[in-house]
Amino acid sequence: MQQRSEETRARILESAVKLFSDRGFNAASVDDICVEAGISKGAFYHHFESKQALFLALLDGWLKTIDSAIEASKDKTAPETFMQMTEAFPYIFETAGNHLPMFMEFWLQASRDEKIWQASIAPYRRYHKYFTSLIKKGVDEGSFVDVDPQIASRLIVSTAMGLLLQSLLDPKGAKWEKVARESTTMLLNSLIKK
Amino acid sequence: MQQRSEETRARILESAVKLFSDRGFNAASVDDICVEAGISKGAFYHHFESKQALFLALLDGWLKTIDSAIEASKDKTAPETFMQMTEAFPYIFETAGNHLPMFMEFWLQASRDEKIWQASIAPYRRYHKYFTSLIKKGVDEGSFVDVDPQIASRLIVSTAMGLLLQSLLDPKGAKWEKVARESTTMLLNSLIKK
DNA sequence: AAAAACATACCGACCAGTCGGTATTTTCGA
DNA sequence: TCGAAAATACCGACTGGTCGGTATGTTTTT
Repeated sequence: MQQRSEETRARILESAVKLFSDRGFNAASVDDICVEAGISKGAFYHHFESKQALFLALLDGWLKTIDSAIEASKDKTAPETFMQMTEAFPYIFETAGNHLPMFMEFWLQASRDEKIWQASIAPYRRYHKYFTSLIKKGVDEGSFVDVDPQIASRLIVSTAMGLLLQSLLDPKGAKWEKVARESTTMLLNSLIKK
Repeated sequence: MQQRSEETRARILESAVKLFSDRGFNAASVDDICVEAGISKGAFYHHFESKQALFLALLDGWLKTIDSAIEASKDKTAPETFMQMTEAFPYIFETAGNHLPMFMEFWLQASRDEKIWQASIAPYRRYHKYFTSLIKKGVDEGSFVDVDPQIASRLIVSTAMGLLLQSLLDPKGAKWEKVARESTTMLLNSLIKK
């Protein structure tokens, strides 16, 4: 059976998330990850070609959760989807909040590492397209005012990312969950046709 | 005279910006910086206590330029200031664009490194206060609609940061300068009282 | 017995920071 | 104003340690 093998792999992934989040990609050594996972270096390199490959595996898993979230909100209307996203904010700020530094690492690595960039840019563009079409649908349905969907999409994604960034720098500087919710409301108010 | 000394220091700073931007804080070694600056390691450690100290010096310089920019727009009205910021976007995306990865590094380091966090959090909060008061002024003057200045401030800063982040990941994915300008316009339109 | 999973010792590269010494600039007394 | 001492700026070899990755051997599963 490969049960033990899968468990080991899962433990490596889990430990990597924890250590990358806490210390960053560079500062978290392979040895650290092995100790945290309670396995040997041999086991690590049996499961992953390199440290970067582990990174990519993590990225892959993350992108898949986003995909399934999008899939889940497939046949709702545009305003409905946005509302749903607003309601998801507490969850995002609680859980993803701890992993934020790691996502930042992803971002940085992607901007400098060709392979990682290749792996992330396609999903990123796909999400942008999805968002854009969502807004376009809203405009066509008449529930949104007449905005450029491309621009509005960037604007909304920017807001989400910027809020997360700010919350990363100054977690206790504001009630971020509340700020996020009200910001979304403000944005929606300027989008929704009265 | 300390002319030579100052020149050396300036060259170190300059080289550090270049290398930190290109490769990141960790990947850019002190040796690399010394070679780039055309000086020896001894000279480096004569001018800076540590690599981190150099990082802080860079941060300091950056914050000072922001301060002077704020100072310059002291006695303008709120909408005027925002318009001015919009006009500054091309410049920001052109020049700061190359240094963006480094600013990300600042951010990440700040979230993990107590000293760097201490150095950045005060200015960050100061800027937030400035922004908030600027919006409050606009509301009181009657040129802005009645929004929570705190929230609006976070929202605007988020947008700027998020756009920069997106442009970092996918520089050729959009005409970012245009997106930035139109996003600002959209935000302003929802802020300005008609 | 064969193959997959895991362990351990080890390697070479790299890196932040040090240290003893040298070159250049500044200070100051004669 | 000149020259020597003091201070500052700079040099580059070296150190102690870390890290990603490998080689080789052992255990566990099939």
